[in-house]
Amino acid sequence: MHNDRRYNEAMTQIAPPSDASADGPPLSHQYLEDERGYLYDTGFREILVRLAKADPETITRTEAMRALVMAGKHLGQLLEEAMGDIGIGHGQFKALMCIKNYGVSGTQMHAIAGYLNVTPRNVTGLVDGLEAAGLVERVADPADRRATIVRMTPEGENVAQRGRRVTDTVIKKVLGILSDEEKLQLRHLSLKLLRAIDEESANGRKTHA
Amino acid sequence: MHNDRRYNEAMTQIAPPSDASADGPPLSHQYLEDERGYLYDTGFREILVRLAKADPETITRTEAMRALVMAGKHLGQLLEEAMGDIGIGHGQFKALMCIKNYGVSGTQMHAIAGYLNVTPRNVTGLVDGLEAAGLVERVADPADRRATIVRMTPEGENVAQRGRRVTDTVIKKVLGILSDEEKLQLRHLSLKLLRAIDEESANGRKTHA
DNA sequence: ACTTTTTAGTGAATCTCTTCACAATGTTGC
DNA sequence: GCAACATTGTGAAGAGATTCACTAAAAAGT
Repeated sequence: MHNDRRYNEAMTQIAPPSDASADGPPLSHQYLEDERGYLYDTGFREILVRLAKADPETITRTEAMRALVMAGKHLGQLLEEAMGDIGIGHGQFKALMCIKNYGVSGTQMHAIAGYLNVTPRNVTGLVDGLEAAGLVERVADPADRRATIVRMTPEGENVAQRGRRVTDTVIKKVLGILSDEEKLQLRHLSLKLLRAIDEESANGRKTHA
Repeated sequence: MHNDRRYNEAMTQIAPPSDASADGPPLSHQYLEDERGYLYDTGFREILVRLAKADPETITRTEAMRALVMAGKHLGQLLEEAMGDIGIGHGQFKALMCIKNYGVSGTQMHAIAGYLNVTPRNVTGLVDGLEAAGLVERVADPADRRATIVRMTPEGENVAQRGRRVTDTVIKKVLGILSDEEKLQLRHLSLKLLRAIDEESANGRKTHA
């Protein structure tokens, strides 16, 4: 099969059978193109093929998964790092943008948790930080005495805008290497997956309980 | 279908009412298709368009970024959760597979850190856990008295195999909704981005120091 | 050979986010 | 009206990863 060819190409390129017979070669993350021009990670394929003895289909989906998770992680780190100048974390920035959406009337904490897909407890911490920095304020909800309304302050507006600028700079620099069509594809595929993950996750929780 | 109206509005008229402090609608994560059939997130676009008053290009790249990061995060959580049955974390599993690659002679800790793209300190913790569970063992490196060699135990082999099975089950279920071509595209785009991120990250660190 | 610099691993502290437990309040069903 | 249940927010504890500081040892420079 042609898949074997791709595999063998990879193997011959990265695995000079120099040292240690049963032991694998040092792992690295070199990105090569397969015969169709798609990038793949040599080190990860090494593991999949030689250790896991994965079949081509498993290889493809595992590599796709791995690439996605890695890219997401690194991009997240980059964004976090970029927020360093502003003085709040990326999570707090996202919360801030979410709160900003609700304008002067603010919103309840759990709405933020729902939108950000984080636990309510996390929002407590996020808002703690934002409030301490004077970017948002907590007010009692007159309609529900359990609830707390969170609302932006003018200083919060200010920081939100600065946050947008720095994140946009980073995103522009990184995502700029993709064509418009590629960006749309990436968004599409990621969301398609996200939808499937959420369903799978919900099912798993349902069968578990 | 005709929820495209909202999208078109967004793209053509960038700033509808000029005050961002007006209250927005509740945010949710509904996934609709644009006129080209690409999924997008209604709640996130709402924020981009109404609050950030982003232009179409900014919208596209920010949405792509956001979708990627979210998908990566959720997929990571799913994998983490799946490892629950095995008794080790997903990070530990990855370390285990990495260690497995080096066979009977094992490898130094920092090699694991390099491959996993985590800090050396993190590997210490990972290996602590794996060692406590009897899946790997630390031995002194005869060639370098600073270094520690980590090597799999038979029990580690066992757990690694079980780990592969459960992760593969999850990945298969989730990634299975994508066609083969889509998986390759996703891998390609993610890796392309990853490469750019690493460069960007390296540059930032260089100019910072 | 001796000083300087780099590298390997880890303790301590920190950060983000999670789960669990809980009190206060709202909602539902009888 | 009231008991049972669900929801809102938070304290406490913890998992995973990070940075910083430090020791021991190797490499490099002189």
